[in-house]
Amino acid sequence: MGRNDSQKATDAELEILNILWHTGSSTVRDIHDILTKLRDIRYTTTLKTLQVMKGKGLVKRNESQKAHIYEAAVDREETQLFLVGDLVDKIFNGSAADLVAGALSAKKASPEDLAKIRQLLDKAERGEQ
Amino acid sequence: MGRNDSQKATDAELEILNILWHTGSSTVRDIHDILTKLRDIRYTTTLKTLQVMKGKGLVKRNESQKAHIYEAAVDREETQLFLVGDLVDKIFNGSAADLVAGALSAKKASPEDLAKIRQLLDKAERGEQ
DNA sequence: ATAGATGTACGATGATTATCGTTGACAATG
DNA sequence: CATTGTCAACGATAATCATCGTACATCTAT
Repeated sequence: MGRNDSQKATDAELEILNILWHTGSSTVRDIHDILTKLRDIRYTTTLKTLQVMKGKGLVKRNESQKAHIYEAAVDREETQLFLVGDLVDKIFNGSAADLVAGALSAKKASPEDLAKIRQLLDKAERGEQ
Repeated sequence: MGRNDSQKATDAELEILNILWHTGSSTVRDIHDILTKLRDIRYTTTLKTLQVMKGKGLVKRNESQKAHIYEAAVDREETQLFLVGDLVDKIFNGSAADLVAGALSAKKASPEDLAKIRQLLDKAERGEQ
């Protein structure tokens, strides 16, 4: 238990997970309507991806209606944690600080972001988590 | 110019880039000896990966000796930047702060790490970069 | 009840990845 | 000089991904 299979999520799958984390649950049509605004993609591609995700345990689905309703089956924070840890190991030689440095320059952090980060730091230094 | 093809680096390629960023330059044998300690892999796999990387412009090679010598052709910081930015966009909805939070909890940051991050923050707030 | 819209299921495809084995060049060593 | 080892080149392969089209069911208006 405790194990989260989000590690297996591909880019296309993460994109859909993001949508589901945001909406709570959606039909394929709903998801597809969002995706179709971002790029050119067929309905069956969205459907197929969801079906594959179901097979991997990344989503749950309610089939009581004709149009099935999907929702994320993996936790957002856990997934983020896994991916960040993976990235840190992969190219930051395990240094969280180096990654933060990268984050700050890669994405022009806003003053709000900076304040938020400062709070996190304070917490971390107090040993909380 | 400016453009860095590191975006195309796969996991196996990143692993090798890490080695090259660390050693400066190496023969296939050198790289393979390191990889082989981490997992079971044939020499020709390492060689082939390097050759593919050469094709992508990820590495340069000196062929003046029988055993070719490889070195990274992409900048480490640029690559890190690209990958962090990509991850932030992918699952942190563009919020650098959220990623930092993830980094801090994913990788128990050390006091040194925290101090380093605080410095980065100060710099960022002063608008430097 | 029939045509059109909407849905799921599923196979097929091309691209990419990681991996390995074979081949042939060349060097080193007995 | 013949054998053995080291190396680059390259083709083949299996796995994975993203994508799409076809087939078929079901619902909905005319």
